[in-house]
Amino acid sequence: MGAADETRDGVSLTNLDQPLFDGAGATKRDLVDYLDAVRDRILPGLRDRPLSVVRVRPGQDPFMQKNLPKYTPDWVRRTSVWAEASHRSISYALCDDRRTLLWFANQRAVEYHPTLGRAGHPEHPTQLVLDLDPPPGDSFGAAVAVALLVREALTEAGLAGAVKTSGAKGLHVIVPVADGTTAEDAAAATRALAARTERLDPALATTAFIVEDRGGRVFVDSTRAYGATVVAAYSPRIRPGTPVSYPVDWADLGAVRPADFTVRTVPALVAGRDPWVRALPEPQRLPADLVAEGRTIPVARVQAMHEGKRRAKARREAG
DNA sequence: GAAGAGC
DNA sequence: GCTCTTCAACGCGAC
DNA sequence: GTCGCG
Ligand SMILES: [Mn+2]
Ligand SMILES: [Mn+2]
Repeated sequence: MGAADETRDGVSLTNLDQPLFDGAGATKRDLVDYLDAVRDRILPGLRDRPLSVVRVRPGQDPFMQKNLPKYTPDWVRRTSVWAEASHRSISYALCDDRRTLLWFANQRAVEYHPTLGRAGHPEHPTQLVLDLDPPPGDSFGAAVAVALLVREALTEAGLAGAVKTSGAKGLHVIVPVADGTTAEDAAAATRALAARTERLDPALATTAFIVEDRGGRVFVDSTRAYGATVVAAYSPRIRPGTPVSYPVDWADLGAVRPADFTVRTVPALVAGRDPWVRALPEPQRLPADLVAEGRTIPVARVQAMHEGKRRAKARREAG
C-alpha cells in the first residue's frame, strides 16, 4: 500500500486508502486501479457520448451527476444539452481519455452511464437495449431465462445481440443498429421486441411498468431509449462487493453469477482480450415489420404515470 | 470532492 | 485556518 | 408541477 495520495497522468488522486462506500469491500485506490487497468476496454464505450456518473461516499447516499461541477478542469471535454426539466443547459462530460477517467475516479464516480447516441446526435442511437430487471429476491436465474427468450425474439426477427450482466441483479441485451437508424425507430423496435419476449412466456416475463403489476416476473424494460443511458460494459456498480457490468457469452449464461465479476476479478479476465468487442455483432438494420409493430405499442411509462396519478389521488381521498 | 459561510 | 453545511438528475406527456 | 420508474 503506497501513500494515501498520488499523481497519475497529471491527475491528483486523494484519500486512496479510504473505503469506497459501505459494503464495497474495496478502497478508493481499488476503484482507481481498476479503472486504470481496464481503461482500454471501458473507454471505447464512453468515448464521445454524454456521460452521467453515480458518485458515492461512505455513509452517504449515492447520487447521479450529469452536469459537470464548476471546478472541473478545462481539459475535460464536454457537450451542452438543454434540459427541459430544470430549464438550463447541462454540461455533460465526454470521457475520452485516461486522464478524464482518472479524474472521475478521484471524484468517487463509481458508475459510468453513457447515452445510446453520440454527442450531437441524440436522434441516431448506435444501439438499442433490452434491460432485464428481475423481481426482488435471488432471481438471476429468471433473468437468464428471459434473456434467452429475448434472444429467441431477436433471432426470429433476423437480429443478433450481445448480453452482459448489469452488475446488479439483471442483464442487458444490446443490439448495435445501422447508421441512420432513428431514435424513434429504435424505440419502437425495442418496444416490439419486449412485447414479443413477453408473449413467448407471459408467466416469466412482463412489460408492466408499475412494480406492483409485475407479479414476480422479470421486467423487460424497453424504456432505455431516446436520451436514456445504460451502464457501460466494464463499469463498476454501487452494490455489495463492487460488481462490474460484464459481457457473457450466450452459451455461458447459465453458468455465471453477477458476483463473479468484480473490480477484483475483472482485470485478469480482460488481460489481452476484449470480450465485449468480441461479443458485439455488426450494426444491423431494423426490420420494417418490427418497427411497425412497435409503433402500435403505447409507451408503458406514460400509461403508468397516469395510473400513478390516479392511485395517488385515490390514496389522498382515502385519507 | 469542493466551495462557501461562519467563527 | 478550521469546521460545518450544502450540493451534485433526467424524461416520458396528459392533466 | 405532478405521477412511477430506472
Ligand atoms: Mn436494469
Ligand atoms: Mn430497468
